[in-house]
Amino acid sequence: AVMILRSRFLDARRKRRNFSKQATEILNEYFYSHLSNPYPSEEAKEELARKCSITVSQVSNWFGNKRIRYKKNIGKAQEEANLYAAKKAAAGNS
Amino acid sequence: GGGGGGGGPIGSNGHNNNNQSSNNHHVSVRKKRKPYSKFQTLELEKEFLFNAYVSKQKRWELARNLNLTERQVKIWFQNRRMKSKKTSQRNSDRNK
DNA sequence: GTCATTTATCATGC
DNA sequence: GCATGATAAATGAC
Repeated sequence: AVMILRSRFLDARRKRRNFSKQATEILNEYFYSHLSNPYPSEEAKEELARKCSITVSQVSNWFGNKRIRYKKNIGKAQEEANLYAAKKAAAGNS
Repeated sequence: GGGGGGGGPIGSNGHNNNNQSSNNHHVSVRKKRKPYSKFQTLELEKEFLFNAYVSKQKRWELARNLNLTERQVKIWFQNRRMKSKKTSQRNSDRNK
């Protein structure tokens, strides 16, 4: 009985919390560095999860949302977010 | 092992050469996901308590009683089993 | 059948 | 008021 009630309330685990700015930075760097194939392997997901201090499922959710929302924004301010690519280019140069 | 995606994967930066607009054969008339009603979900959940796997006969009855296709019922149970697995994994990880 | 995924919708954060 | 993370339908690979 308690379990049922609890499960219905735990379904409100949609109570989300934003990721840290650092975590978002790491995820975005990976995403824009692999725009031609933004599908991290299971291994890559685990490493990202570890670096960002989040779960693998959360990494999968983030990439799922990122991919479709990026696709919906092509031609808009999303191009501006390609500064991550420029940032990476600047990092590998001196 | 799992497979690829369902619709249009992101390949090279947003350039899709789909013959879709110029080809009217049977282009994928994919989806528009619509949430099920409370009643539909409740009945499906009720059946899931008895069986995580539904027989063909039961699937036909559910589809008929809930105004869903048999395919929708089949998919619902598949997704529900995945959800169940994910939930149990969470409870398993909760010991630290 | 499983399972990563796409897509729309939900619920919250700010 | 949208941005964002998580979930609910729907597809496809294997």
